Amino acid sequence: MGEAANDTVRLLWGPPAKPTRGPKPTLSLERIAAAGVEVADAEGLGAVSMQKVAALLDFTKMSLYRYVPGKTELIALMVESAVDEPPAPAEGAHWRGQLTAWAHHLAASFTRHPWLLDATVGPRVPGPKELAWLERVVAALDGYGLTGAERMDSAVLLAGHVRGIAEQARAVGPNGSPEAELLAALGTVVHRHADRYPALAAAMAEPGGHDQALDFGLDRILDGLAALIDRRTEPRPPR
Amino acid sequence: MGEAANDTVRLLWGPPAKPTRGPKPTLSLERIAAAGVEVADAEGLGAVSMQKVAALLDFTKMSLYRYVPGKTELIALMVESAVDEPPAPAEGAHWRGQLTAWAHHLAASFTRHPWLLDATVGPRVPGPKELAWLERVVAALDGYGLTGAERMDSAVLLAGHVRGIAEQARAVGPNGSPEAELLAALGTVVHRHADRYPALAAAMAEPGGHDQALDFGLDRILDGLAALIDRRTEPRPPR
DNA sequence: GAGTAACTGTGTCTCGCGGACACTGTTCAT
DNA sequence: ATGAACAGTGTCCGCGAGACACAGTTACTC
Repeated sequence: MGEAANDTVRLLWGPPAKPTRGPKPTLSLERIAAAGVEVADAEGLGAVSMQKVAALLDFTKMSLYRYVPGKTELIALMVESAVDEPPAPAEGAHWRGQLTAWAHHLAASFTRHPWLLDATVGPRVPGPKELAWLERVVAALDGYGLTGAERMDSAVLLAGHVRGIAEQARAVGPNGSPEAELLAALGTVVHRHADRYPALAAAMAEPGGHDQALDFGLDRILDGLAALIDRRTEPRPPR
Repeated sequence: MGEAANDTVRLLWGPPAKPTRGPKPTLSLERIAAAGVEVADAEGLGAVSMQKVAALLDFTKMSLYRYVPGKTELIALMVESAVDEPPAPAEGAHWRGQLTAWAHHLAASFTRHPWLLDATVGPRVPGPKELAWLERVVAALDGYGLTGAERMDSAVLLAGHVRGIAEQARAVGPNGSPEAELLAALGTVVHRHADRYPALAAAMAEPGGHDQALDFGLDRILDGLAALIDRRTEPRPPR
């Protein structure tokens, strides 16, 4: 594992490793990552295998190992390739507007590539673009009296929320999808056990869709952050 | 998949399916799930295979299929077995205190069984205990003027936050663990590219540990919810 | 210009995985 | 007593990641 971490870091961050002798490589990390993304977009992350990715490029499975140490690193490259560039800082914009745009863009990324949710669980090394998303939150919160730890924690808070919403959106899925059936099963279960889950049954029985889940949580979080910032920037003397 | 959903629902919720003829089953869903949890606790979710679980019970792999339709269902049972009962409603306690306790208990669950993070990604059918966690949040927020959708969204918000923190905690890991090495690699990377991630580098350079990440985010969320509840329970006439 | 070291892509092999299926042995209802 | 329903086993298949040895290709060095 210790070596694997270094391998991943070198692949995502390192110098492109310029060799001179031998035949020119026909493939490239970019093409391989793109092929992996194509498979994952079409059939999900579970369908991504060395064989399938190689076949899509008209190559043998083993040739991929000339470029990528293993599947873990391939997926890391796929993530880095699929994730968008974070939205531009928007000079002069208020922190709240910046973070709102940030969250919406991130949510759109997850919608475009639902498998990102599967690929970004567990400890791993982030790529440059992924880290840039974190940077944007911390930068947007600079200068309001928050400590470094608090700014980082805010980023985790926001990212966790967007992630949760994306997961929920995936569970609902488009109408007629296999995911929609799971949701229907859940509704049936709750309704049948309404005595054990009275609050849940009541909440689900109310009309009105919850398509606003992203903005709802976002507004709560930002309200909470605003309250903290107010306290920090207008330090009333402790009574 | 449509049938698979029904299978899972029957296993998690359904009647225990009482047959009468034939030999008594030696195993039980509970024992199988417990064995799976044991493997996952020790070696992670990736190490859970039919073979390993069966071997731990001194049985053949195929005998498990007499009890469980497939690995998906096994993992669903493991989740339901590993997750704690949500904390008791605490009669008369304020919603804020209830939700705080809720979040802390949930975080403790993730700490005890880190593989729960891996097992609870993607669309799936929740078990009774898992659903009870959701019920507690919605119930705690009953009667403050929030709509059903808002109460549900609040639950997703809270769960997402706890999840994010648990994931972060796992990425840090205990000292000397393989995960800690990943974190060290991240620190090195940020420091080396401080020009591209100035805010991040500055935030990480500040002293003070961020062990308070769970409570920090929790306080922000609850502050935000409190503000909304205030607005709803003291409805100032619209100007 | 010849030799050789470095490199690319391939074919073959192993091991572990999930799961299908046929089979033996056991138990209970009739 | 008999036969249906059920429990556990053994064997088989396809697919997955990856190790390894190999042949073909290229560029540096003498």
